[in-house]
Amino acid sequence: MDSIDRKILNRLQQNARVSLKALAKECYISSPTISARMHHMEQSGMIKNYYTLIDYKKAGYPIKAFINIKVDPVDKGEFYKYIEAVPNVLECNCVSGEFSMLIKVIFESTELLDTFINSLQRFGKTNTQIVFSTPVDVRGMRLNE
Amino acid sequence: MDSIDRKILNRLQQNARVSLKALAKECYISSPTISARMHHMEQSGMIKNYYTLIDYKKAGYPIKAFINIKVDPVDKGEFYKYIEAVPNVLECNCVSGEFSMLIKVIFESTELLDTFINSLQRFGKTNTQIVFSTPVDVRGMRLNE
DNA sequence: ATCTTCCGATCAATGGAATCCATTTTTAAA
DNA sequence: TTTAAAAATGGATTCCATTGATCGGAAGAT
Repeated sequence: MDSIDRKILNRLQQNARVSLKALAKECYISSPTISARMHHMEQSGMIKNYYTLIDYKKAGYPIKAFINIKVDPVDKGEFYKYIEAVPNVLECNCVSGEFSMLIKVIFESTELLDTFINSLQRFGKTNTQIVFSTPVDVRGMRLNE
Repeated sequence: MDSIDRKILNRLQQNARVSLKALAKECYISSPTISARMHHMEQSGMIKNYYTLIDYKKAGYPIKAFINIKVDPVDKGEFYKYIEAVPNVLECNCVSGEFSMLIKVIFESTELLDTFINSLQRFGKTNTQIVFSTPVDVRGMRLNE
């Protein structure tokens, strides 16, 4: 992880489909070197994924919410297995505080969200925050080069 | 938005750097058509961004947290302007419930997180949830083709 | 200090992929 | 059914990524 790697990562966070040639020009090194460095970072796990952010509202999923849920530590294994298999779950974190889990979900309607929340009750008490707007949408963080 | 567009979006959500040729083969249409469809979806805003998910822990930002904050509606404009300019903010949503905002952040240390939370106090009361682990990391949702 | 080895970079060439454009097909509307 | 508009195709061209050979520099051993 040197300055050039950070520069590559910054560019890729802005646009994952940028060409090797463009990266090469911006970093003042050859494109085979860019390719090799990217492979290294993929192998090492520094680069987790190249992912496309789509407009879920336009795609028919206008309801976004964060669900807090208090899961008994004993049930965590089962809970993880369940939550991982639900396609509507965009992210799930184990967090500190009164509720142990924070889940980000999208749904076609509030009714379907409600149904999902009901199905979660078997794991523990929930508290749901519906998203009204997103002033800062999913983005990366610029690393110091 | 037809079946082919959804197929393209599903593939791009899995891997944003997939080639036009590979997409063409999987969708049984020519690569110029794939290119045209992608441009349409970029123009229409259906595709928001191609973005690279990196391992922030490995990159020196091991502290991830969700900050709830109760912002007075009057101060929202100012708050949005501020929060948008903080690089450590990976996402910010306006939500229902006792706290009006939910902010996802990463930091180098708990001390720096603390400093940031202190700087937020001028906007309102906060409640922070530190992330212990992430059973489901940022991902897309498969659309029905 | 010198030699050796290894890692990483570059260059040039080749193979492959993306774009462009003319043509054809399909779709939707009159 | 006819026509206009939109979208898909195929082939040609241009552009890009990958490969393999070579060079240079840094680290370690003698």
